[in-house]
Amino acid sequence: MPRPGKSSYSDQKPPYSYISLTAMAIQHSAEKMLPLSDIYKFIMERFPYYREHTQRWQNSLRHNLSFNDCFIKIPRRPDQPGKGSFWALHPDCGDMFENGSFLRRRKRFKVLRPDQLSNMVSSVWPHVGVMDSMASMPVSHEYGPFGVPMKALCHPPGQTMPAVPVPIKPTPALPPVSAISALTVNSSQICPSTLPASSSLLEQTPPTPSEGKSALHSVRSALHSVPVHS
DNA sequence: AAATGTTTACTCTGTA
DNA sequence: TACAGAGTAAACATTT
Repeated sequence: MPRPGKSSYSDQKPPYSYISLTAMAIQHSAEKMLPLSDIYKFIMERFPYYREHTQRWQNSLRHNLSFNDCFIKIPRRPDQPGKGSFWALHPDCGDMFENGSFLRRRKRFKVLRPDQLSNMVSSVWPHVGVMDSMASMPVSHEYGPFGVPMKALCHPPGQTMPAVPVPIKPTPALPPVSAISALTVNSSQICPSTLPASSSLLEQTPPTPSEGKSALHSVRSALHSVPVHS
């Protein structure tokens, strides 16, 4: 029997659903899309809780990627060898966590037919649908993998994701609790090409809906003056 | 073979 | 109380 009230810091399950953890990882990446293995890596680096029972939670996470329409799968180009596809966020995923709780989403997405999804992806990421003819795509910092414009991969202001904790090195001695609860929102990570320098916005992990709401408000305030991308 | 992706089924919990 | 979302397990298919 586990002793009540006697849990180490790594025993504590983070107050995030798999959806928000995955969205956090994708949002934190430079190209706003990640292969499955990198999503695993992101989560394990930041949340020691997920360094154990990997088969269990990774199965759940894969289930979430396939099952939830807020994630879209972007295939690798033939000249980008590797296993699996890249995963990105549905462009409408912005205010999923509007209610301030990262454990429960506010709404589901419209279910799209395959042709609708294809149209949506090619309208948001114009180059994805024509990958076969992208061999001569000019190399530019304006573009992410597959020539997907970085601008298109950025979320408009007001569309916020959970703050991203700093990575925690897997050292034998566990870091203090403050190391993981001190969250920093780096707005340039949300949209590196256009947003201003990072600012530390959150002091604590939002463990409750009301605190989460407050944190979201802070993020929104900071992003308020950022120009809208078209 | 292992990693990745899909689907189904079930339980639990929060919300309207 | 019904419903929707989240978590988990498991079986199976596909890809590298």
